[in-house]
Amino acid sequence: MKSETRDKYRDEGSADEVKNHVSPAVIKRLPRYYRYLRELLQNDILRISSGELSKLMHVTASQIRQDLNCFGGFGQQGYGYNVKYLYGKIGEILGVTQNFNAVIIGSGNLGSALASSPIFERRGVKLTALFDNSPNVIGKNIAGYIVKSMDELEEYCKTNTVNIAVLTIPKTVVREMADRLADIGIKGLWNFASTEIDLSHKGAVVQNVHMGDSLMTLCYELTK
Amino acid sequence: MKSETRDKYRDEGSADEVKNHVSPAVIKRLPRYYRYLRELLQNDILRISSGELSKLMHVTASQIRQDLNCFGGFGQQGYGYNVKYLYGKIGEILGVTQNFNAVIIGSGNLGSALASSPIFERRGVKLTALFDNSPNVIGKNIAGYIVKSMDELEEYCKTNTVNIAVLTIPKTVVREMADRLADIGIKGLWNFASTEIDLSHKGAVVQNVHMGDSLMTLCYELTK
DNA sequence: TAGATTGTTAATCGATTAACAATC
DNA sequence: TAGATTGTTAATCGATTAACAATC
Repeated sequence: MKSETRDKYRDEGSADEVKNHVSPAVIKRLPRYYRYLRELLQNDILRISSGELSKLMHVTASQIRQDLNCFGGFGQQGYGYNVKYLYGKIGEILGVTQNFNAVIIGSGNLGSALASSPIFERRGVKLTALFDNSPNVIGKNIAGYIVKSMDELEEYCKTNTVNIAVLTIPKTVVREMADRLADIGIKGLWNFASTEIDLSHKGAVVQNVHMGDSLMTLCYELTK
Repeated sequence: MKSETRDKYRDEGSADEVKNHVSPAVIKRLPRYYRYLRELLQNDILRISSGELSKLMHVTASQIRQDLNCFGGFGQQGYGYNVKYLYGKIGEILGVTQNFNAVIIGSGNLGSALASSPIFERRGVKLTALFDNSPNVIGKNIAGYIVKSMDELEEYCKTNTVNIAVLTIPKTVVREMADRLADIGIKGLWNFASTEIDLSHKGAVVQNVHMGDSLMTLCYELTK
């Protein structure tokens, strides 16, 4: 019964209560909310209603309220949502406050681009090292990091906490490297090669980026 | 009635008949099929059943058959699917045979990475030019292309067909550039800046890549 | 208090899966 | 012909939207 449940929440300060299981569809949308909320903050907008946000993001207000409620009552009737608070909460849910450490495996153009960008910092991830196996690249300074040899990988990971490995290496070597990294004990892989990796049997999670799929979708839309 | 419909298809050689409207969920999966089929071809596997493919891709056989049937009968009862034929057909649907031309706007690390990769060629897209507005970069040779000045953009697009512009420029200037490109008449934008672009009012389609969202999803999964 | 807007239920819509007849 | 596997329907499941009572 509804009121029963609400009362239970209220009893203990509410707002932090989270549904046992949040659907993947909702999770997938959280980073987008996070982006829009940051933009609002940057424009000094401190308060927003689901209706206003829905116009901005081109989704229904109903969906926004439904989504945010999976994690407890972030809003306030008659007022809307506090942007700063909501931004912080979504960040928490997404792990921004976890202070994860990342290393880049493969310091070519793509690896360099990522190392030079604010993409990690903005999400609470700390980039700590770059690796490569080409003698032309090892020792080079990229975005303030001295590129290490892949031979140092195991030792580095033993003496430093590494939560995430970013794979910007050719697809021909990506599976082998993924296994090596999982064996070292790295639990998160961010893979930019077009070959899909699955390491669930080794207890690691992987995000495959697949830029090519995005290009093909664009071509499909152009064809129509 | 079912048999009526089939008979109509059969009358005219079948296989090319396409449902009036194919759901976005199906379209989104096509590039993934395309990748797996290419891999199969490279391993000289010329024939596959929905059951075998389902094991490979970790989806249900039912979904595969359902998806492929949106575009007509690609398979054969008792046999399965001809990999080469299917690969070609999906490529057609996705516009690989359209010979689209692309230019890269912003020749930094990310632009260079894309220019050096087989990502365009593999999908039937021809990269024809790179642009930048930094004097340090203009005139440089990147992956065989001499980087042009952004000042030449309008003239270049007048004398050359450009279907797709790849935006690898900072987010601060991406909206302005997107408008400029749409005004030139470019109909497809592939945007790597974390700012979303919408150009539907100017009749252009956009794919926003959002690598950061992928990183956040990874962090979320690591948190659990 | 009156107005606004959330939280939450119920209804709708769409997507996935199961099952099997058609057919190669 | 017998076996295999698709094409396709119907059933299930999940996600989105609409509506409104609760409440700030």
